[in-house]
Amino acid sequence: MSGQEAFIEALRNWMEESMHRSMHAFIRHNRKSSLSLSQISSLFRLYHHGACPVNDLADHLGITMAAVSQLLAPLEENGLILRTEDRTDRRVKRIALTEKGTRRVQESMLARHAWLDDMAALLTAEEKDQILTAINLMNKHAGQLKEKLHHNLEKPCSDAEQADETNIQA
Amino acid sequence: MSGQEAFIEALRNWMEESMHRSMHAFIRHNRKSSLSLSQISSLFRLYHHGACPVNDLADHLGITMAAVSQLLAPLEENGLILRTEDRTDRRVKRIALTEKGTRRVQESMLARHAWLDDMAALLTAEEKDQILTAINLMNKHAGQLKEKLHHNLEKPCSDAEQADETNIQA
DNA sequence: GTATATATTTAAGCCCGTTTAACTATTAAG
DNA sequence: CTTAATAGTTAAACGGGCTTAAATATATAC
Repeated sequence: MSGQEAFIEALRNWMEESMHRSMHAFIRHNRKSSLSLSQISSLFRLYHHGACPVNDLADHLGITMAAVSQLLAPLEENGLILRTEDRTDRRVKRIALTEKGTRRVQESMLARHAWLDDMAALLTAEEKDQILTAINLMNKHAGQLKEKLHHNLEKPCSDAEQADETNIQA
Repeated sequence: MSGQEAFIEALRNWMEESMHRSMHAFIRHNRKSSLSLSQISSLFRLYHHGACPVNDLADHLGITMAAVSQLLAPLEENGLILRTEDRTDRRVKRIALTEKGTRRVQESMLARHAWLDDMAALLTAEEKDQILTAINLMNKHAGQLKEKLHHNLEKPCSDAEQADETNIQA
């Protein structure tokens, strides 16, 4: 196995392990929160990408605008989001997280990643330093990736297309 | 901010960023696969923890055994899982992934982590080395964490409890 | 043996997220 | 001004995932 493959494999293993841990907390957390998966996803989308029109959320989730409009209603009632008019085009409504909504997202993130604290407790200071620099490197490059994808907007949701053949009735 | 906090914060940032990317691919992948979230979760559970009775899956997902029994039916029809009798206790059925089911899980993992390849392409060989050792460290300690949790089975699903107050009607 | 408990399945019914279709409001095009 | 297109909301209907309840089969206790 080349160094290339060893690297990407170790990275994948780590991602899968951490995804699995976080997803377990995530799913059980969801079940108690009375928020649907699409509602949670919308909140996270708004958190990571900032305010956007209903249109964008629908595209992102792969559902109709009507569905998004409906799932936003209870979020607005509970003060998690705000629907404000766009001044340049009064047809569109900018959906934005409120402070309360932001807090809710952050709480959810903490719950999902609680196990990281347990792992951190197992590490020596030296190991933490080593990991910290590596993490900072990855964070930096992940940020570059974001900008890059922002440039070529021509291929939205390419990740969805390549998964077509995984349909069960095949 | 102490080194401790800087470390755990960088780790959290990285986890959140990567979770967000992977989840997007995951949700859209799901929507096309005609598999429910619980079905996907069951397949992943079987992949990570090996064959287990219906009982375990129900506990893990937080739903009834009846629900699990029903969601397993189409998975069995499509040859993704196998229901075999436990020889020591013939009441229980051991649910196991088939080879096809294993492949399906691995494909799903690849789709979720496709963006890692894009990031890896941005890294120099030196950076990869540095990250690789850090990742290996974390993989090692995450494994220790798994054994540790296996020892004190007395607190199953503690991650679910601590998220109670995030209920929306509060 | 009888009786109770456990593991699973089946069927009926409910709830909720989504789609479709109809409607309003605003912008762009002719 | 009229027409067509876009952004969003609302209401009705559909479908699927889950629960409850009942049934089967096996194991344990007395």
